Amino acid sequence: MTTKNQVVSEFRRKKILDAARSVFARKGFTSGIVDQIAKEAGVAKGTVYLYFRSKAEIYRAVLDHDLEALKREMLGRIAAAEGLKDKIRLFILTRLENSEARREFFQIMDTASGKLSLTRRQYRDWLSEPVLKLASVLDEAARRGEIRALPSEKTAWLIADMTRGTIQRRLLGNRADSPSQEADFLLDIVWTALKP
Amino acid sequence: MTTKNQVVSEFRRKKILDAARSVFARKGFTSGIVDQIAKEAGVAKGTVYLYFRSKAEIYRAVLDHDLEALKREMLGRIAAAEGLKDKIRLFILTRLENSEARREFFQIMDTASGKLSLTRRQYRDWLSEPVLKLASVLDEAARRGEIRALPSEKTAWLIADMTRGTIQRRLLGNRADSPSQEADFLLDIVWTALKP
Amino acid sequence: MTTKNQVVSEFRRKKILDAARSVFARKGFTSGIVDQIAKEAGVAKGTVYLYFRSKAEIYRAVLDHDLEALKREMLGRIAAAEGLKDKIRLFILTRLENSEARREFFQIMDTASGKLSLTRRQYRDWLSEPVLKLASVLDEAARRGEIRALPSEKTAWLIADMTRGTIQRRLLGNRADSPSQEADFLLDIVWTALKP
Amino acid sequence: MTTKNQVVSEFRRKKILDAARSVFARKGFTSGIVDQIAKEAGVAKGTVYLYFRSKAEIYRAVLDHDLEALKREMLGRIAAAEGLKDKIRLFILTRLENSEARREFFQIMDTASGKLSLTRRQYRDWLSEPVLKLASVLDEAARRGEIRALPSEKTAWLIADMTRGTIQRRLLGNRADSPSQEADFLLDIVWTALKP
DNA sequence: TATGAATGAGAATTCATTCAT
DNA sequence: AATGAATGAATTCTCATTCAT
Repeated sequence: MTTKNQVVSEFRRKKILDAARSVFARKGFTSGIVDQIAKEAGVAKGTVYLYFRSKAEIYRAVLDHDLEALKREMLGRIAAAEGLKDKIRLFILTRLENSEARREFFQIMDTASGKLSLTRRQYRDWLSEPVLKLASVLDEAARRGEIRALPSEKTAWLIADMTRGTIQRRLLGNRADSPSQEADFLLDIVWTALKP
Repeated sequence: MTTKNQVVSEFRRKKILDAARSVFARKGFTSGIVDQIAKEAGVAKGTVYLYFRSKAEIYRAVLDHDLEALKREMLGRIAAAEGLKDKIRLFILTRLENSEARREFFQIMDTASGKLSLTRRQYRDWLSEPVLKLASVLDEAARRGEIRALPSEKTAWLIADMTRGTIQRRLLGNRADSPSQEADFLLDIVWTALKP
Repeated sequence: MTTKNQVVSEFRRKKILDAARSVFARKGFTSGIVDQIAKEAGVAKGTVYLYFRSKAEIYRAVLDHDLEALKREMLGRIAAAEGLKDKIRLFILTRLENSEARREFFQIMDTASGKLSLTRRQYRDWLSEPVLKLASVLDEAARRGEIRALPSEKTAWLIADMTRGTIQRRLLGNRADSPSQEADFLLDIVWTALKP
Repeated sequence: MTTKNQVVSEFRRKKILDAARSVFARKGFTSGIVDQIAKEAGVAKGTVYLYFRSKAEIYRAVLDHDLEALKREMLGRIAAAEGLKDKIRLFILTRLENSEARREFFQIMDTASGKLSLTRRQYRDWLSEPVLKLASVLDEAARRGEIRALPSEKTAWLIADMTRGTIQRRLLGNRADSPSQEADFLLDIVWTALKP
């Protein structure tokens, strides 16, 4: 019973989050939105407040959930990859592919609100785990002489920056190449820059 | 007389814009802002509407003005610089320095609302002129064999991306190095990646 | 349940309309009125906007409702009356009595704003059905030789004009006679004018 | 000198009143109008306040001026006319003709504001002098046995009511007949009603 | 006297959140 | 738990009036 209720509850929570992601992607964190989220989730407005304390909490929950998923995936794929070059490639490619599959979420990232100025920082914070992981990979490689010595954290962030810029250009319509081609191009640049 | 009035008028307009930039940077585009702008500009609310038709128009005016100024400066410094390497360096450095001096403006760019979602695109549009200029410089250099052949526009955007990321990290507090040092680091990466 | 809610809803709507009628009558369409309506209806300002989309819509709803009611009553009583003389008398008397019972509504008619200048025309439009009905009654009577031949529509409007003028004078305080006496006086004038 | 100034002053005052009449006729006493009046009068907004203490005062001045003129004309023509029938005819005709020539003014009367609820009453007050004059004419005629005995004031008001209604219908577009024809029709009705 | 820029008290409307059912 | 009607603080914008020049 409790279990069944929990299932229903979890199901409804997910429905609200999905609706919220879609609405936030379209409208940003602006006003007149809770109504919309409720409608798209197929529940009453009051119900939304049974699952989340406030609009801001919904917003955070969307980001948390999606960033968490993205992070997990990136870390997993980097760990699985063999060799530095491939790890970098997957760091880049995972986000690029993700941005295709979850365009809505990336659009949210791109219209981050001022009221919740956590966001940009939050984003960095969440991203920082994979980036730091990448940095440590770079460090090791440098120690092995596989690449030249560079401030690894800075370098890792720059790779993240280029990836993000590329994603944004793609969201704005610039989608001539496939994610994989884009990743290869980025990798070429990065790899050349890192070579000893 | 007319001249004097014009001076006063221009002065007040600037005051409002300055206040607006500051307030937008702090609060984003949402919430009770017009009141605040008026107060910080030291004029009555009605006066604001004497100079701008709406809140959105103020916002646009701030962006237009600042982006225009930045663009002009970048183009000027790139043109003045001698040699490819220096041109790239100034492309990067101009933005970095600007982001220090006009931190508020860059914070606006970073808190752009969804309602005026022109912003992100607008931003790209404005930036695209300097970026394309940089791309053409790269093209020429490649033709001269000074650097290797690469899709110049993409490459130029990547340089812009890294610059932006660096700026954002600095805005979030990461300011261990000076703008000039940051620029040198970026230039090192870029230059290594471009060498024939 | 639904039924009960509907009842409550209808009740509240009526309360708002009643308050609105009263406020409009006192203040016209201009100035801080929504606040007032909400207060007098005993609901919050937001609630008013739950039932009506805008101030203008409230205004229209009041007029529509009251004009419709008045029209229905006039047509009913005219139809029920036996003989031309009595029909005319009731055409006049219904409005006179109504203007006593619903003084507020008639005051609205009298303070109609320029912004909603539909009003005067609207008023005519609504009134025109009973007037035209009266005109057709006059036509028949003329055909039967009961009264002399006259442009019936014009004549009917004149009867309406005198009634309106009388009502207005009464609203301004001239209430020496009873509605019934006023109607009799008007009827005397009209009837004398119509006799063959 | 003083004289010249007075002339200029009077001239400007008239210009403002003319502009005001035109604007009020179009928009009623609603808001956003002082600017308009100033512009149409060809003076600065501040100047308007040199000649009139407030918007309401302008409004009253327009009405006063025009009603005064109308009254004078009516009284003059009634006095000049020979015989009761002609006096009544001119009472009616003067207003009808006036409403053609000064349509703007009559349109103002028709969009009377609620804020200045003086208006309707004011209108009655001003009109009352000619109406009372007409009433006294009716009284004399009744004493002479020329018409039957009736409450003369009431009767005179009814004549005014019918005239007003006719004017309004004409303002709303119903202008099949000439003012003179309309007056004749009204006179026919009235005269028949009054005959001994 | 004339100007028109400046003022600021309102006005209508929206929407996140609460709460009775 | 779920609903959705009710709330009212907050927000943008208007415009009659004032005042320095």
